[in-house]
Amino acid sequence: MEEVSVLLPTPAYSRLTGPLSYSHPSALPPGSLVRVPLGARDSLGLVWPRAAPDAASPPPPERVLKPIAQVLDGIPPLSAHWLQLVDFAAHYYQRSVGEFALACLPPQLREVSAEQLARKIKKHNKIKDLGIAPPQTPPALTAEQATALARLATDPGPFVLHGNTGSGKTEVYLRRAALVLAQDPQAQVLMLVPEINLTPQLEERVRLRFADLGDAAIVSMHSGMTPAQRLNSWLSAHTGQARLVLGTRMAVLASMPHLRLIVVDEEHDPSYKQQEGARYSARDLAVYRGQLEKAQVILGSATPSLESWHHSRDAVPGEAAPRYQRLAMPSRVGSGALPLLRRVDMNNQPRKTLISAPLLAAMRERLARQEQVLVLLNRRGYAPVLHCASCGWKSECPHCSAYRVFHKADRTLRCHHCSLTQPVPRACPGCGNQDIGSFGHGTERLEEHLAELLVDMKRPDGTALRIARIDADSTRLKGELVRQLAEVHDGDVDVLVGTQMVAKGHDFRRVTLVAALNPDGALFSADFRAPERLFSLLMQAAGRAGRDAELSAGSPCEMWVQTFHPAHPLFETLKQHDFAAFAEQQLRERSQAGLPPFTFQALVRAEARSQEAAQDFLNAAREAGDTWLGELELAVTLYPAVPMSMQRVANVERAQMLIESGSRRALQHFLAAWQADLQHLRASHKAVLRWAIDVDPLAI
DNA sequence: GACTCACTGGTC
DNA sequence: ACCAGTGAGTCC
Repeated sequence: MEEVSVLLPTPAYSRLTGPLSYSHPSALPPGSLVRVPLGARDSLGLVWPRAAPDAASPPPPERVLKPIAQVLDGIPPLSAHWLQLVDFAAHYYQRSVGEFALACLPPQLREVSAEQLARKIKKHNKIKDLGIAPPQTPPALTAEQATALARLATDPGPFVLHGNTGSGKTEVYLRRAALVLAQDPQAQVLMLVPEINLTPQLEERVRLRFADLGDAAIVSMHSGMTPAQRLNSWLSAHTGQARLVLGTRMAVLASMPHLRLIVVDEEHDPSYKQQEGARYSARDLAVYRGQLEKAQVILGSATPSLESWHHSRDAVPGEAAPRYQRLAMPSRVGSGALPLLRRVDMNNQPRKTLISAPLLAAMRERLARQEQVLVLLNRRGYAPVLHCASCGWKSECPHCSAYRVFHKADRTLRCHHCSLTQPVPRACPGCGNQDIGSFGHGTERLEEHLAELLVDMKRPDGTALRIARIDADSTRLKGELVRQLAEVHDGDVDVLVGTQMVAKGHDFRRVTLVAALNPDGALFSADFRAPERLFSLLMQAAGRAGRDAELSAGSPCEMWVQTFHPAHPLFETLKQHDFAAFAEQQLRERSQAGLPPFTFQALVRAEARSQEAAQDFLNAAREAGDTWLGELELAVTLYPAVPMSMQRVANVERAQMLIESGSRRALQHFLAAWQADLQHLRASHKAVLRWAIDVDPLAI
């Protein structure tokens, strides 16, 4: 009988952090999938390399080992590279390896027995390609695309592909993928997009281009798929049948034994950072994985993250060489010009103006020419708060430190944090006053307001203008987003109102004017990343316009911004479409303030019934941590616990503590040592409901 | 985390 | 007598 180490989905705080030992008649290769008894039930497990005998691990327990119940031998073992990826990610993001590794496998694998799985695999292998179609002929390359591709062919990377919206980044990805796939008949390519919504259009484009590879060679991976679809995609990727894997952040952890190219499109997008459980960054893991598996990595964006931008800066003699190589594609494909930025100084507009007169006039002009207009407002619902003028009552959420939003469509008050939904009260709950007013504007109200402002305008067929709204509410039902986007594409919509969800990725060829109504919040935000996000959002939004060269030939496309700070440097650089200047200015500020990417951060968050209990736990952890720091002599700073900006959600108080260091290595070293303290303290701070570490947090 | 077991308290 | 609910402890 051999002793086998098996990882199980046991979280770090369960006191079963490492692999457990089981017996089996023969040795099993690491990466094998097994089912093993754990307590009263069976669980999926992953065979892990045996720890070296001299390691300072606890001696094997004096007990009879339970046998491995089943070996899922229909599935080839996960590769050593994949195990190393998962091991690295678990340690880096301070989770147990077992929890992280098992979470990377398709959930359905946990439920099926070896026999059920064998049947599934048989069925899966039966999928044969239904005829080979000719691949689509690629369009001619621009000079910039050709230069970028030449660099990709000769240099190792990782690359930051800085390409303006409309510069043809996707074409570069496709060409590079085609070459990589052609050079090696086994090679696999991974392409990541930030949102589920963007996978169908990428998949369509990839299927057309690679039609000769057959249907089964291309699979998607994202959380919107059914468990059965996810298992099938995973098996295709794992067995090498899938040559191209497209997906959201989770796909970076797909098993791909012959991975040769990883593309991270819109690499700056915050969605690449997982926001619960193991808070990994798919972009950062892509870079690590590329290095590990000798796969080329391309990080593409019109507005790269300041981290990636900094890592791809020009080499300075005497300094360490930059980690990434930068490729620039500043021009748009075809004759479409970059949109002009128009600023409306809201200081000169009447108070509480939602749509200023100059913007309205410009919109009407466009609409009169049957061009489309896109209006962005980053607030769902009708009004963000209801309010009673006579007693001062406001629509606070009873469970959260937030106001409930008035949704007029179904006359509800909804909390966007805990989802509490109630009918709008007929009279003020405070004083019975019948006359409740509302503050502020959401997309619903904007839609209504625009309909009033444009009521006199007609379409060529004499019918009223069509105004559509796309936000999380209007697209809740499956397929709604696709349907609504199709309406816009077909020209059935004249004015499109939406939250930032419409600014991402979708091409609106006939949109010639984009307006951001109220972007000022991000200019002076406490979040040091807010300007970066705003610049990126406005740049992307502007990129929605003017893709159609014929339309914009008449008069140039415009991006309108209503602001109380028209002279703000962010808008100045945006006007010039000068991301580099914006980035340099931001990086200078970050460097002076000692912020990322010049320092490294982690957060510990704690949740408890009372704010005091949450903070007590964190401050006790801080004290314990400070002793460690003395012993380890690490340059790491622990800041006092503070309430989170959303302090209370669903009646749970939340607090957080910032940890900072100039050295990633020191931060990692400290966090690993500190974990045990946090686990111990948890036992004596019973009021704490949950705690978690977030490494490289995006929002502080 | 998922599970069991022991213990509580409320109810018919 | 019989359960739901809950907290503590275990899982190779």
